[in-house]
Amino acid sequence: MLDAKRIRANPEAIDKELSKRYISGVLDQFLLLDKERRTVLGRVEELKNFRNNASQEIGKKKKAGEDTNTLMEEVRQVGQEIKNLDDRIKVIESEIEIILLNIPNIPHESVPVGEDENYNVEIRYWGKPRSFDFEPQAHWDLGPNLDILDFERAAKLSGARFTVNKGLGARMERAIISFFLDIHSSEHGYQEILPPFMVNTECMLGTGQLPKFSEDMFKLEGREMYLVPTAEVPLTNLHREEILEAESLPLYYTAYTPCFRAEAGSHGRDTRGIIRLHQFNKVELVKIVEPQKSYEELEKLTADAEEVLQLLGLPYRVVLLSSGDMGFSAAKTYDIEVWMPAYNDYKEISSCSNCEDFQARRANIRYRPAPKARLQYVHTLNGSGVAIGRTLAAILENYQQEDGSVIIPEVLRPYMGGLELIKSS
RNA sequence: GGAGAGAUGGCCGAGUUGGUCGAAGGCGCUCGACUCGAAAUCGAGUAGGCGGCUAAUCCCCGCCUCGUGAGUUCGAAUCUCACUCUCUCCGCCA
Repeated sequence: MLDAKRIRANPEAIDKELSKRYISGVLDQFLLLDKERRTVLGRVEELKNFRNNASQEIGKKKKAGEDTNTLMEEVRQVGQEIKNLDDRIKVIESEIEIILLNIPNIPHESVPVGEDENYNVEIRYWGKPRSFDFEPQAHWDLGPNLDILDFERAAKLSGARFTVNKGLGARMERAIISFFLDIHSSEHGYQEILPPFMVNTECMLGTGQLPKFSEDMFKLEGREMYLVPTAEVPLTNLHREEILEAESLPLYYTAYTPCFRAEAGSHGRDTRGIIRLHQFNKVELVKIVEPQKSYEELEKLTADAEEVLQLLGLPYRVVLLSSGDMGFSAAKTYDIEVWMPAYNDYKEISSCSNCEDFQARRANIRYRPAPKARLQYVHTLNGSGVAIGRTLAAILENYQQEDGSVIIPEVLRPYMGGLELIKSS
């Protein structure tokens, strides 16, 4: 959410910033309502001031045994007018809130301006895609052939866009989760959290999934609860409506959760394999930091996510997203894309964003910079560290051998009982 | 699911015959005194939001907020209703 005062003070500048996200004219209605709100507010506050003084006067007069009927009648009438004006203000404020909740974050100055992914900027590459001296298989062939992924039975259970991991497929998924959590908690200083997988509406508003993107999520029947689309939601909302001590910052959290997404509007995309599912596993990283440090922290967070891919020996590249390709809440986003032989291309496996105070404002997460100083909104960051299913797919494809077996990356072997190879039985 | 208790400032905790209560007291924190320094002690200060004024996120003025939302009243932390959450006991369950 943007700061209403900032919009009021400089609407042209904000409008220009929003044009980088190809949005225009959303401020006009806000400015109109904002002006009316302040006018009505001024009047009603005057009346309330009168009422407060008069009520006190009545108290005194009654104590002194004087007649108060005239004054009471007068205040009663003022009370009716106050009520009318208060009702109007309430309506205006809810309209203003709807407008503000639907405006995306403003891109950071370092973000390339452009309408889609074609304007993204490649930042760096790590590792070399392997050259195969045989025709590599896609993971959606490798998995079933090795009997570690079962799409047909998953369809029987739940329909399209689900998978069943079996045997070493299940074991490796669990191994990757443990490995990532261990690295981030032991090496990178994140506190491990196991949050609820269902959250309320306030959380979804706080991180920006609602009100705009309700069709992307799974909502529980008859309840104001949602299945988490990412652990970013529970982790960032841990401190919703809180005032944090400056000394407690920065806060680093990591969590494994399944992620549930309706994938509305992505029919026909990535229909094969485990790239795009309604339910997938992910280890997430979230940081809550002081504003002046957030961009430094974004670089570190991205590096933390990159490191797990380096340890797995998976080639990747880092891409800076353009203004039009960024998510709703982000001010700046790096995507990490892992090399996938079946696509002969890099495929997103992590998205690391600085949301600045956009989410903090919605979720009301503040801190006191110094004793006696005014409260300020914190900055929040999040990034996948990284997506588990896509990591499994990348391992299968990058570590496959000509006979269809798959070498287990060395760092995962301790998590898999020392096993070195997955081969069909 | 049944019965009962409760929700107040960063924290703990008074206040429920409605009226100078945004709110005693304590802790914590900040500043000062004492001290070589520290502890202890003493003194002062210390909620948030909105609006006006303003160069200002300094002052100053006003309005709102005692779980949330309605209501009664000239006036509500205090009374009424609904809801949410927490705790205790019973039942059920992993």
